[in-house]
Amino acid sequence: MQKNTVQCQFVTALDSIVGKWKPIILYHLLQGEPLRFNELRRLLPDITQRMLTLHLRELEEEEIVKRVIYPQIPPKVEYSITEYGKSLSPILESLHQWGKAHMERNLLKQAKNEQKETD
Amino acid sequence: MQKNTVQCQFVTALDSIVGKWKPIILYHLLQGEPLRFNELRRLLPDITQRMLTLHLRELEEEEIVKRVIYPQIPPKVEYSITEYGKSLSPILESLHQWGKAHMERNLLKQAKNEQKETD
DNA sequence: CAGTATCCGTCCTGATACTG
DNA sequence: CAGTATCAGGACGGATACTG
Repeated sequence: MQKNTVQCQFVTALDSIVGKWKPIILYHLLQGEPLRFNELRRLLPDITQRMLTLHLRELEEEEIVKRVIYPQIPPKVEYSITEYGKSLSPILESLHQWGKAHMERNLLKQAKNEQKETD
Repeated sequence: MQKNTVQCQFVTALDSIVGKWKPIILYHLLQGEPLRFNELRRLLPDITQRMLTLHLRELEEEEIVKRVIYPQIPPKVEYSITEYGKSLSPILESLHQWGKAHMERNLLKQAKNEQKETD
């Protein structure tokens, strides 16, 4: 196998997952319930409307999330994870677990350093 | 658990993995053999010296990669994965697998589209 | 409610040149 | 061999204002 191919596989996968907000968007959608635009916004308090829109469009493009528009006034749009998107679940789960452990590790290290300083 | 905490866990994990080249660097180092700077460069034909250095430094900072300097002329530096870094292996492996499948999927879709155009 | 449009800053990356 | 220094370009994210 070529190195470039290997690289592409990673890049391809990462492109689908990264972006400052994608993992958390996916995390919430992977809970199972479809979510409306503003529900997602509430779940991600710091995201801007623009970023939420952009990331959702990208995820939709890749068929990882499904966008359903209910033609009514006021408008209602629901986002949900696709079957295909669910295949990302193990990765997100690994990331989540690893990130958790990594954070705790870092906190411990920090604590040690601060202790040293007071010694 | 707070949403921010969840987000941080993802961000923390992603920070360690992303960067255009980190996954492939880690992929090669996870093969087990320590690699010298220029060996890595050969394995990643398109990376610039600068980027390789920067990413290696970040990985070293996070104790994912170990850097060993042999004080000799000409200089020799070897990079290897740490025990801690090995804990990233499942994530990288999932990413790799998923990316592979995702690429094949995309290629299939493209093929279909091109067929449509010639119809 | 669920978006667009516009503008702007910064961070990341790359190219190139130089060095112990 | 294994880097560092410097500069430049572009993608990315964010703030704000507007809309069907």
